[in-house]
This record gives sequence, C-alpha cells and structure tokens, in this order.
Amino acid sequence: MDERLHELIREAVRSVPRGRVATYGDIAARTGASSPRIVGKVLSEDGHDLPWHRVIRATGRPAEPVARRQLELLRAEGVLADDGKVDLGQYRWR
DNA sequence: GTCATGACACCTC
DNA sequence: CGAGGTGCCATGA
Repeated sequence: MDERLHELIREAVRSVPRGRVATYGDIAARTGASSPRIVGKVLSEDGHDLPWHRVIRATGRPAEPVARRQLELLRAEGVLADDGKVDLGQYRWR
C-alpha cells in the first residue's frame, strides 16, 4: 500500500465539512485511489481519529458494521437519515 | 503464483 | 426502488 495515498485519503476525509457527507467513491476519485475499496480499508484500519462517519456508501446507507453508531453521529451533526438512508442529493459534499 | 475476503460501485433486470 | 451479478484492488493465508 502506498503511504502517500494513505495520507491523501485521510486528508480528504478530514476535509469533509461538518454536516456534510461523501461516498467512498467520492473520496477515491478525489484522492486518485484505484478503487473505493481502498478507502474503506483505510478507514477500518486507520480511521479512528478521523470524521469517518461522514463517509457513506453510494446508496446513501452507511457501511453495515458501524451503521448504527454512524447514523447517530450524523444525526448529531444535523444530517437527517430517512429510515437509515441519508439524502445524498441534499448532504453530499460538493 | 492462486484463492478468499471486504467500512464499495455500477449495470441489469 | 430492490436484488443479483460483475468488476475492482489491497492483503493475508
């Protein structure tokens, strides 16, 4: 794994504004990651100190393993989820 | 080298 | 809108 890319991804996640969200694909495209999967890997391994809850899947639903906690954190920032699904059209970053 | 796994995305039906 | 199949790529056995 390229360390520079690793840092770029962390930086991109850090740059997501409070009250907004981004998809794994968005972060991947913005950082040049070869695949959205890489983003998920970085978050799971080294995302504990990042606003990881602002990164969700393209469907608007958070990743399964942390879905419950993620929705709470988002709700605390003003990102409302309709039946576990975030309105990307409204909250998607840039 | 092959095979399986996973905080994913996209296309079809 | 959803379910299923396919593509994707780093990692570890």
